Amino acid sequence: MERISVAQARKEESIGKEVQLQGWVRTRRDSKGGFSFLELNDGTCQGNVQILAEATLPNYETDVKKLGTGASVTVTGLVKQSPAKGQATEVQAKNVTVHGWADAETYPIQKKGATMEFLRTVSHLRPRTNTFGAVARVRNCASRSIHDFFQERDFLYLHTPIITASDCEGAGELFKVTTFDLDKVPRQGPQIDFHSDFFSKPAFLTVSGQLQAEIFACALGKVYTFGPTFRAENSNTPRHLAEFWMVEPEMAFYDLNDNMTLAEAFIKRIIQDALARCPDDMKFFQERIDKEVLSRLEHILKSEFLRLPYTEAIEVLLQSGEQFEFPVKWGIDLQTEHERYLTEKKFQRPVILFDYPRAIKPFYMRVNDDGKTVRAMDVLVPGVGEIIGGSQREERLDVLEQNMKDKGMSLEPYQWYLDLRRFGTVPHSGFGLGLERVLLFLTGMANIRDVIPFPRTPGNAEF
RNA sequence: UCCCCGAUAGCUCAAUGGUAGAGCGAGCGGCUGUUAACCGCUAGGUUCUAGGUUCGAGUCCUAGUCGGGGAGCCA
Repeated sequence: MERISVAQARKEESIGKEVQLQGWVRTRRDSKGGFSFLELNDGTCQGNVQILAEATLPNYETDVKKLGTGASVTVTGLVKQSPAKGQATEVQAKNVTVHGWADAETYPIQKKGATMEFLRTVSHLRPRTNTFGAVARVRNCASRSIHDFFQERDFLYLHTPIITASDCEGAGELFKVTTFDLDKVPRQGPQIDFHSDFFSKPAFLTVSGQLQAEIFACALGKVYTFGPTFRAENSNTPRHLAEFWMVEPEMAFYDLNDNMTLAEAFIKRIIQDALARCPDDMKFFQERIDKEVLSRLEHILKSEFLRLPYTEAIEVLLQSGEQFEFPVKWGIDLQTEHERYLTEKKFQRPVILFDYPRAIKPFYMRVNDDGKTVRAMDVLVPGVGEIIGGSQREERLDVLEQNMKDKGMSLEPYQWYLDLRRFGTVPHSGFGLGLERVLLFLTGMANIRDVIPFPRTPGNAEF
């Protein structure tokens, strides 16, 4: 007796095999002809396998006829060609063993559709739905693509720390990490006495592994990080999480153009793999979540990403004839409405904006010869907006130090970072990509809270 | 954090300031190689919380909580 998955049982090559299947019942349909149909799902694929359970089963009346949505079972039987439409195969049950019942009066996941908002309140049960099963599989697929893409290009997978002591990396508000009893925080005068805290200094959850990735890129060439990232911003939008997963490649001897080429190939690879490896899930998203998702992804695959300098983007916006809520002027940070116009209306394909004004970008970005702009890039995609932010890093010690001083930073905590420029400095580049942002455009899901198993947002850390 | 909208049965939603309803789901019965099955019946409610106005509040007012849309911050 072979134990197989629902995914295998649905394939025609399984016909004729005696098998064992284990999973959860999605629905039961009874026939007065003396049998019932069970739809069994085990999470291995979008589809269910239809189980034919006849009244001759010894526990037909006592068990089978009481099975409902959510019950867990082991079924043994013969895989046959299905005589009816809707599936290639079905399993004629020889034995049905019930492991756990799911009381239909109280089990929240019933056959009828529920809203995403409701399912979010039952995050421990929502993976049992079609939608969240598909999201979980596509998320897994994207994670695998990320590793495959970089590993095939000889990048080194680098584990950067979750806890960090540098408090001004310039990427948003940080969560504090402490072992202090918050009712009795030690003080020296008005100041908190961090010497007695666990790390002897203020510590935080990381907002980026970039600076540490630079250390390894400047020794081993090409590296990438892929891990959780934390932002304590009070952001209440469908595109922000307090805890999310970020991919950050960092490459020695890459200039900004190399960086852009890599970013474009990277995004296209993730899309290709999702379409190739999760065709049923992608079809489900197309039919039930977002009618445009497949055509949008195929369009991105076919398109060459437009590379547009910030200064030219400003010109395009000024000459667009559009009425923007926020007036356009060289030097401003582009607003969502401006980005949407460029990528969705004007060019209708992904746009890589680069060479941003120096004043609106962080200290570590490489200053251009004009002295006014830096080698920053943002990748904008239609529908989702910014999914990648990156730059060529400033490798010249004197320019970097001046940058930091101009931004009012203290150089002392960054001596290790400056050492990378003091000793054997190299031009290098990198970017950050938010996994959940990618999943938004990959699946067509509308809210980022529904593409991560357990979302953490302001006021919510349930489960 | 700011602006706008919402919260009523397990779920999705109705209900001029005057007796809280429907569809779906669930239970029971019927029918059928069924497949978002179909037909009939039944049960199901502290109308988000706390105050207030009123003879009377699901409905009006105030505050709060949670959710949605938009904006900012960004990935």
